[in-house]
Amino acid sequence: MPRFPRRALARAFTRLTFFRCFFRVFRSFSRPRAMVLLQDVFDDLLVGDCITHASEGHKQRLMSFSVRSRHVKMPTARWDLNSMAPLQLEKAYDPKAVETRWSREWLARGYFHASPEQPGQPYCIVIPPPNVTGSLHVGHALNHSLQDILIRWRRMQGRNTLWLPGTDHAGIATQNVVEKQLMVEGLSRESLGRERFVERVWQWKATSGNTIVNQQKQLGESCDWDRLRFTMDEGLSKAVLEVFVRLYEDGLIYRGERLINWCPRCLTALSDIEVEHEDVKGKLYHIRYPLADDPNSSLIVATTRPETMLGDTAVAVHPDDPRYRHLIGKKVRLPLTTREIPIVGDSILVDLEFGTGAVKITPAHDFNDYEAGERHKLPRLAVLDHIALLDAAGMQRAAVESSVIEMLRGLPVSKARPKVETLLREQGVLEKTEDHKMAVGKCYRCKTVVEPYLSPQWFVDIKPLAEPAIKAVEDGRIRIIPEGWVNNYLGWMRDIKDWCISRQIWWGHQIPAWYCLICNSRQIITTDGRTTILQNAIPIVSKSAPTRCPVCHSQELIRDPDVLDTWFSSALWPFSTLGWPEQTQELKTYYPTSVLVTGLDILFFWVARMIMMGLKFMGDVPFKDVYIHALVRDAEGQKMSKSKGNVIDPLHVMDQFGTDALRFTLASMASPGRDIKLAEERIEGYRNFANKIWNAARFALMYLDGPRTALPPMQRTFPDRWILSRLAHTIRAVTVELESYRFDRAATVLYQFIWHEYCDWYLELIKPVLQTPEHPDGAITRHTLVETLETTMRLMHPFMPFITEEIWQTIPHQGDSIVVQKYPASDEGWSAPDAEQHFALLEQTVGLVRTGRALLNYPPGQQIPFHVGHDAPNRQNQLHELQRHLAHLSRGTADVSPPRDWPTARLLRLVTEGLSVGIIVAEDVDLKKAIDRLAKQLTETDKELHRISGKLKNAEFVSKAPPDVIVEHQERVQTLSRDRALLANSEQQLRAMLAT
RNA sequence: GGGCGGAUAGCUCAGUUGGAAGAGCGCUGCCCUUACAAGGCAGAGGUCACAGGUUCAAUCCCUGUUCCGCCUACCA
Repeated sequence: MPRFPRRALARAFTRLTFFRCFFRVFRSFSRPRAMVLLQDVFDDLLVGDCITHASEGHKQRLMSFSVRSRHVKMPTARWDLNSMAPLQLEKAYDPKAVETRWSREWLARGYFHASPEQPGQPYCIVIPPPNVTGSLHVGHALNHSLQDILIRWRRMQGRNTLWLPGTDHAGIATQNVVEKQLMVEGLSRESLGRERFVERVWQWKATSGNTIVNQQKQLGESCDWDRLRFTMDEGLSKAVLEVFVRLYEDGLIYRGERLINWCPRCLTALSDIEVEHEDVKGKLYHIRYPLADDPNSSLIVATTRPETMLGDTAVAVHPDDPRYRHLIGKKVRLPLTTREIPIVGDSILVDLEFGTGAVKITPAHDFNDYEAGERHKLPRLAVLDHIALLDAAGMQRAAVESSVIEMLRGLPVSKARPKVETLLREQGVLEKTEDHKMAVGKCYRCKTVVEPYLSPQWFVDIKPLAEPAIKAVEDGRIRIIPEGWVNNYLGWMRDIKDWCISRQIWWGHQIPAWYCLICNSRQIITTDGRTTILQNAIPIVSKSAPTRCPVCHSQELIRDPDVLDTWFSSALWPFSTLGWPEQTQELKTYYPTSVLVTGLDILFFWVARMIMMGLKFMGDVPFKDVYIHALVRDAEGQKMSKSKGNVIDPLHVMDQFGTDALRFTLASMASPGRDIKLAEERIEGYRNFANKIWNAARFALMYLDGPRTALPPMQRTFPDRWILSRLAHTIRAVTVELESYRFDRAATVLYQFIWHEYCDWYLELIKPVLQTPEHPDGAITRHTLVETLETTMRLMHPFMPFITEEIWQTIPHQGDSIVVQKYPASDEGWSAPDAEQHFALLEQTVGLVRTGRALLNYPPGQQIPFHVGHDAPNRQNQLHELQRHLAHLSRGTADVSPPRDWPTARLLRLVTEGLSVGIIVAEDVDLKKAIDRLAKQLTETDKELHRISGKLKNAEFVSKAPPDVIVEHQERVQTLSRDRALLANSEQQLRAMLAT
């Protein structure tokens, strides 16, 4: 390409771009500033091609500007025409600066600090404590946003509000994290020793523990941070001791050897609900057990875990099974061992229909077998050790053949199973294998396969605690919202099993039990450095360490090494955080708390246990409402997980779109009983909403100069009366929805009001008044503008705290901060049904004119003359009253007159529900669109007429339907028929025009 | 195996004491309109999963079916 044309082209393009750019900037600046810039610009242009002054980056920006500004979303920037660099954003809301400033300011002013002395009915929420070393994920963001909405709302309503924050110590999870760190350093918790290890965890807590708290503050959470609690704080630990000792003294805590869920990686017991079940493909092995007294006969058992057969201590058949009934009491020879085991009859364990009808019993490795073993007084032989490896000593005790022991010792289950399969096949006792679907339990923390493991543990006898907790929900002292979960809760509670509360880890509340080494010499065994305290050891349970044994007075005591399940301390959260066991003022004021907001996943882990403990130790429910919200999933409905890489980081989102946008998104999607599929586009949409609010406020500020006069609503202008009426309606709706925890509906109502009533219509309606200096209605309108905007900001504040504070501060207001203002209450004096009726007509008319304008391809800016008229005389009068607004909003000149008086030539008539609009058709207009539209409406009208008149012709309908429904149908037929006639007429005229 | 929930516009979801189907996003057309292009205006788009039943009338109530989630459970 020759050199010259290329440069000339570039120059021309640059100038074009430049002027566009300039035009925008000019508009956004004040006049004097713009004039200076104007001068600079022309200077630049005179000197030469402006692009020669720009860097490469600026050039690109300039080039893209002209293209993108039309089609592509981009931030609206102000441009400094001297440097060609973008200036600060101002036309658009910039959340970052605002959020940082206000979250700091609110804390500094102590607005969130609660005190029992404060007036007002108490309203208290305790936060579900997140893991102290964790970080904020989007589930927290949802959970906390909803709580903050409730708290800010109630605070503004004048309640004595306490939102109590805190974290829990997350025993297993936190210990795992620190152990991993140690591993990197080549250390282990054993090499460090208990004391130094625990110290290490505290250090880790000190460095990482503030992360989540700071993130919460960033979300704008209005917690009373002065009352931040941690489950291992001194006070809370005291509560744990108190509860443990009292439950023990009441006989509700016991120690015993049971089969428990054991994580062979975490090396600790887990409670039933800490085990996640997962379906896996497995095999069902059919194994032949020969009868001891008749080796030619045999019994075939089916199992999914053949390696555990080494620990079998019986075979069960159904006592009613004719196939095997006669064998009960006889013995079988257990393959691969030298043992013989009995055949027992058990109707609970055995299902006649399943497998072979004969079941092997391995009491040390299966929960059902354990119970069957109890029933038949069978020995328990464990063949797996604590890390789930085949245990040589155990196998010896189980009389496994020594060659087999040698082959299997020290192998994990996964490797031992095929070996056992081979051995059984070699011996000819493996009858067959078949594919089988089964569920395996996995550790909820590390996903390792959990083994049923026989060991001495501490348990809570849960039934006596569960009963009152069931009753509290049944009789409504606790409401669960949505109600659908009530049955879930009750079902689980009625079938609850004793709670294993001991964990074989070091991080947590160590169990306050000691053992006398003298009295328990036979019960305390140390092998390979592992001390085992057998189930018959007698504990001394005490809040403080005993100095000597109360029986033998020995001073040789050791403390139980186990710690308590983290949920044991979390269960006390609603009262331990308020000072219990001390009878503090806080406890008296704020207990029971008002509501607990949580996800379904911890209904049993936590909520149920809080209810039980609250009732037991406080004699009252811990909260009146339990609001259960949805789980947050990704846009495809997948559960978010780090491994899938589909995690939405709330902090990233907040950074990108603003905290208010995220909060509003989550609130608007919190529909009951449905999971939230979160997509970034939604958040972006609400970012736009925030910007809309911002600009509405900018608009108001532009026109607030001048006097403002307060008048009673009745004496204000039509737009004012209408918006006040709508605002009153919105206030009522938001309040009602919040009272029933319908955050989604409250959010929708607010969105609808602010965008589609306040911005789309009200601000447009009052523009002529505001933009006319010395307008007679100016002072009243300005007053209403401020009044409604200020009220709306308060109404909105719990949902979008930052932007509402920022705006509220800039508009006329009274008070220091919106945080502590009164929440709007619905004012009946604001309701104006007549104004709303007028508005409906206005909206319908303007809509019709705009449709006509679009049909005739008149550009939005072009002023057009049009006629409006209505069948009903009172409506016709209303149109007269609205004439000014009609003209303004339709951008034209409005002639209000009966349609029969309108010109018949060159007029597009649109009709709906008795309302007619006529628009002058210019000479060169393409009428096709308009005709199509009329034809379509005619078809639809005919269809509807046919349908309704059909109903009216139906004798049964007329005789049985309520009279008002019939009248309504008749009226509709009349209106539609009239519309139809006018439409047909209009279409004809247009077609005639087309023909000429 | 048991229980619960869901199926409504291209997508995400509201809604209905049973009596003319709604929003947001996306899409199409016009428009840089003195708050906002992160915008305005106007549109297109739905057999309310399927099959029966109750009713003058069903997207809504009842029954069954299919599909999808979740919870729960010891079928070895």
